[in-house]
Amino acid sequence: MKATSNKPGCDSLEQEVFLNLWKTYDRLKAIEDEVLGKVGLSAQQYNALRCLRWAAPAAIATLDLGRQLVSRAPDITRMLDRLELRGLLKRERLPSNRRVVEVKITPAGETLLDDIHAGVLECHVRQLGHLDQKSLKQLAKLLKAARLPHESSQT
Amino acid sequence: MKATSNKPGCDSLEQEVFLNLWKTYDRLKAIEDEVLGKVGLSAQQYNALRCLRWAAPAAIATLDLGRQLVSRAPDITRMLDRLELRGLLKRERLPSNRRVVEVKITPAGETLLDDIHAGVLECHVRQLGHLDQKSLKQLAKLLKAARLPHESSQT
DNA sequence: ATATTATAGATGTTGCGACAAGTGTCGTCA
DNA sequence: TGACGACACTTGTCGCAACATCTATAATAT
Repeated sequence: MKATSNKPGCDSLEQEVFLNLWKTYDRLKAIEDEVLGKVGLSAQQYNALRCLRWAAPAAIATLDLGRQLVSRAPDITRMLDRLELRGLLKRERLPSNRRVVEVKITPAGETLLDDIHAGVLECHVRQLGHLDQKSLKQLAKLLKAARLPHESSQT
Repeated sequence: MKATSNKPGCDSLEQEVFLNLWKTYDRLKAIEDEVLGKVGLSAQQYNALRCLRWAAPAAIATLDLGRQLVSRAPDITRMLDRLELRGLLKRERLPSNRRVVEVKITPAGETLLDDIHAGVLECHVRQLGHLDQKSLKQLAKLLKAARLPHESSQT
């Protein structure tokens, strides 16, 4: 219950940092959404396709993929449904263990990623290109430190 | 197109920072959602109620409130509908300009904020309390710098 | 004075995300 | 070998958010 000069409307330094985190994420996300929106992908969907591409030519079990995503995905089944419907990935039940469904990116999915790759890179520069390398590295470091106690498997 | 030792799966330092921002926001948001979920509020709704409370006893026009929120709110009408339905705020059309609807928090809304105030503060400490003051301040500074070019009115 | 444009917000529709409950499959142990 | 629990999704349902469109009101131009 310290009352040390916080920003107006903020009750603590921690709260101020969280609100800044939220706001900055929101603004930067809007820029990425604009780019991905052109091809009808959400950030989460793009993220999933990227995970699949890294893994290719191997396939990934559905729940493993969910664990690799940046954001938690309790409804990953339906997200994969939509991507499969568009032919960007394919799913197959493992014969050896029919409970598991393995997911793999298709050539069409890879093509889509190729198509927007340059745009996404350019978008990240628009988002954060105004910060120098040192600031970027420090920001990444602090962000990792901030979430460190809150994840089971540290990145 | 620099190829300077980026994290595996990242194409640029800027991308790595953005993914860290996303992931950290996601983890920390989950903690806040848990607290606010107990009283059936979303972070955005809580944020709106707080804005209204700062402004009280004055009322705020709907769109002005939208501009004050941390996250953009294109569908603010319906968010206010839900809060009004719960009796947490009230709306009134200005007689002087019948286009404008002014929003004000109700005593019930203030009571609800009071009820969860301690829990929210404690939640922010759980989120970020493991960082020292210096790190917190630097993180806030870097986050502000990151979004600076992306907002019309700087905070 | 009337027509035009801008403003403020309400509404229709759509689709995604979250939680809960259900289904099929596998391992295990009596 | 047959019952039970664990696992890996899948499906039902609901609420919220985003986009476009529509209505009412006000300001401005003609």
